[in-house]
Amino acid sequence: MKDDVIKILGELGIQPSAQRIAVAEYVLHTDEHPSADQVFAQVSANFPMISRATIYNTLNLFVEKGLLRMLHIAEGKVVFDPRMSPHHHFIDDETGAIQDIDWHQLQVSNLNSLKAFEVSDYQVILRGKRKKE
Amino acid sequence: MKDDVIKILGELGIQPSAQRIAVAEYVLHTDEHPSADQVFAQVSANFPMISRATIYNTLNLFVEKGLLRMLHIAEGKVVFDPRMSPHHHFIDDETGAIQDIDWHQLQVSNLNSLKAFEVSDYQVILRGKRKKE
DNA sequence: CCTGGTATTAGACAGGTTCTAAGTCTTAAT
DNA sequence: ATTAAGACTTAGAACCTGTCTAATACCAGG
Repeated sequence: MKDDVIKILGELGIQPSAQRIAVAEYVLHTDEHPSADQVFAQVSANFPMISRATIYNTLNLFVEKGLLRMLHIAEGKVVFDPRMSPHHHFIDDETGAIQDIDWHQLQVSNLNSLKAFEVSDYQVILRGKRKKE
Repeated sequence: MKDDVIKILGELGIQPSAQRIAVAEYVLHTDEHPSADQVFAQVSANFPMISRATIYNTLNLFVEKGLLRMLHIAEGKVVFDPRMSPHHHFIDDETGAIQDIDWHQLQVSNLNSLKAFEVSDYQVILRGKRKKE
C-alpha cells in the first residue's frame, strides 16, 4: 500500500519524500473530509517530527497536482448576503467574486431520492469564469 | 433611505442604534457579498470610531433576526477530499459532518441558460440533518 | 433626574493559514 | 565516495478571522 502511494505520487510528478508519503497514505485512504489539522494529528501519530508547515505545503501541493480537491464549505470565513430568498451562487475563480444566480434559473431534480437526510436547505455552487462580453 | 433602514430594523425588533444603522445602510444596499472585514472597512469610512466587535455583533444579530444570510463559501477554513470525480455534498448542521452524494443521484438542469459564465465546475450543497434510522 | 439594562469599545485571546530564515536531505556530476 | 545545487522540511513568527471580557457609554421607563 505504501508502494501504491509512491506510484501515484510518481505519476503526478511529485517527489515522494517520507513526509509526503505519510500524508498521502492517510489522506487517500480516509472516508472523512479532513481539515489540515486533522491530517496533522493523524500523520503525527506515525511521524512525530513532522511540522505543520509541511502538512500545509504538502496538501497544497497535492491540490495543485490534482490529487486532492479543496472544499470551501466548512465553518470558517464567512460572507454575508442581504438577499434572503433562496438562490444559487457563481464564484469567479479568478477574482473570488460571488454572483447570485436566480433560484428559478436552475432546477435540481431527484432530491427526494435522499432518503437518509432531512434537507432543510440547498443550493448549487458554480465555479468558473465570467465570459468577456 | 436612512429612514427606510430604521423602519426595517424596527419591524424586526432591532434597536436602531447609530452603529447598527450604519452597518445596515451599507450591507442592505450592496451588490457585493461582503466579509465582516469589508463591512468594517466601508462603515469605518463614515463612522470612524466603530469597533470591530460591534461589526461582528451587529452582523450576527442581523443574521439571527433574518435580515442577512451567512454564506460559508469563501476562502478560509478548508477541508480536503480525495475523491476527485465530481459529486455533491451534504452537510449535517448539527455535527458539521460532510457526506458525499453520488453525482448521478441528483441532476441539475438548465445550466446552459447561464450565458454569461463559463462554468468549469459545479455541485449541489445540501444542509440539514441526517434522519435517525 | 436616576436607574437598570442594553450597546459599544479596546484589547486580549484562539484557531487556521501563510511566511521566513535556517537547516537537512537528494540527486547527479564528478 | 565527494560535493554542489536545488528541493524539502522545520520551528516559530506573523497575519487574519472571529470570539470573549471587562469597562464604559448610552438610552428608555419610572
